Amino acid sequence: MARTASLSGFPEWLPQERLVELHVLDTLRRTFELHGFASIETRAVETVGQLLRKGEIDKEVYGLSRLQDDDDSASRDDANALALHFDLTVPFARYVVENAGYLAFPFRRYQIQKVWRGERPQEGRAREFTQADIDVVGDGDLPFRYDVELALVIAEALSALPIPPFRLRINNRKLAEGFYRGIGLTDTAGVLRSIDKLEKIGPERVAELLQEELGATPEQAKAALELASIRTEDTSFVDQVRALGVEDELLAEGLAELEEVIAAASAAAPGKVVADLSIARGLDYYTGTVYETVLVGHEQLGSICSGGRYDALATKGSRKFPGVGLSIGVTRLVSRILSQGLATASRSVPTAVLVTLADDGSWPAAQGVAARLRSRGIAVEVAAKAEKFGKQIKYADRRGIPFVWFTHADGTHEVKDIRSGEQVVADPDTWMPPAEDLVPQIAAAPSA
RNA sequence: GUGGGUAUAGCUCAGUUGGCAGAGCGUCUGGUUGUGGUCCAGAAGGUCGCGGGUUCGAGCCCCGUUACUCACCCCA
Repeated sequence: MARTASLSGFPEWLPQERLVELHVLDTLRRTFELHGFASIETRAVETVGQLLRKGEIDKEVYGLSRLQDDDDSASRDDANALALHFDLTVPFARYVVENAGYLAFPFRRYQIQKVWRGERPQEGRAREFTQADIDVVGDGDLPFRYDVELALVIAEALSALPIPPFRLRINNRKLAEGFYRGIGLTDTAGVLRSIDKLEKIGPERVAELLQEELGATPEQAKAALELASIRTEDTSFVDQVRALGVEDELLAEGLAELEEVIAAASAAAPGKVVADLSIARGLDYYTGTVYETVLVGHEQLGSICSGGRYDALATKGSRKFPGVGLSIGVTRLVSRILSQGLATASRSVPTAVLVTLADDGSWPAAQGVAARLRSRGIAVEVAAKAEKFGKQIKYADRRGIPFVWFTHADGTHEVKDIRSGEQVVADPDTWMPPAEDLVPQIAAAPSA
């Protein structure tokens, strides 16, 4: 017996909810295109070898197999086995290498697609979800300025959405790695993983973790925490880091990079960007700038947009394609918008006008009226049966259709706004609904 | 993958010591002989997640199982 109930981690929206999601997708697409990003779509599957190339064996990747295959257990070891992509950055890197001869560099693209992760679902965490990525990839080198530009594009895109204020937190891998190396902590990934828990479990527990799991001395733990506690909206973090007295070449390089990003970004998007030296980022292909974004007041939800600089993800022989990009968690955002009622659609259907039937014989004439309205861009449906007008109006009311159209025996027309009850004479060739009723509107709730 | 909680109508949930399966909302019909929402009356809707056990008798107790959910892990 096939399962009919919803599957955990594979969200499906109702029409009214889908309209909110579509609004988010449309807004992102428009913003990305305004900044000259081209759209591409990559296939849903990659080879296992491609996906796990960076050694992320423990990633929860969904494999793909035919039910009829008899050798079903081959996938784990077979690098040519197929699997659903885990994010959009790795497939994009593969796409760039494969099509390098046809692309003009620096290549800027956006990509809005589903991705799959076999994790245990929770609020804001799905197994199938939509990401909206923008990336710029260069041939050989990529000017550092793009690290700034992408942060600004993302800030603009997020600002256009019906969501609470956000904070784009920026850090730099070189800075962190150099610092930890400078104080004698070599397991950078391990340190970052512990530091990443700072907000959740507090500095004392993190200090314990650093000492217990990574063998750090109390002094090293203290220094690591001091770095992680630095958080400024301007470039004053530079002096704070220097005051910690750690000398390292990589640290100096990362510090200079982050200073440049923050200086430019805080000038262009004041209050939305912050240097936050506790930001870690899990994915290990990032090599420089890293970004993470939280909704103010919804920090529990986790990051809703993150990314970074990756200098070595895509290579073709001796040719390198360094990139920088960010990914918006569309599904995570939409699920929060819906569960908190942050925005709602004004109706559940596109229909603006329902043309009623006075009798069943008038259906063809009603279709004619509908066609005249549609020719001017008005979404119209025609009643299927000549039920009592009360029922036909109720049909519109249940769906939020704002207008009901009547054609009288003498050939004249009237249109009724069912919210006000106001009914006026109308001409199918000239009448227009108010602009706000033409298509469903997404209204943001007043921020609490 | 690890640990906790939950599972009864479309939805939210009651269900007493183990004794006839319930409410509100929603849906449908009528009151209303062609203009909805309020109101009134009525109706439909159930394998009590699934399998087993105890018992004269199980929604309730016991065992197992699955799903959902929360936290961990990880991350958008």
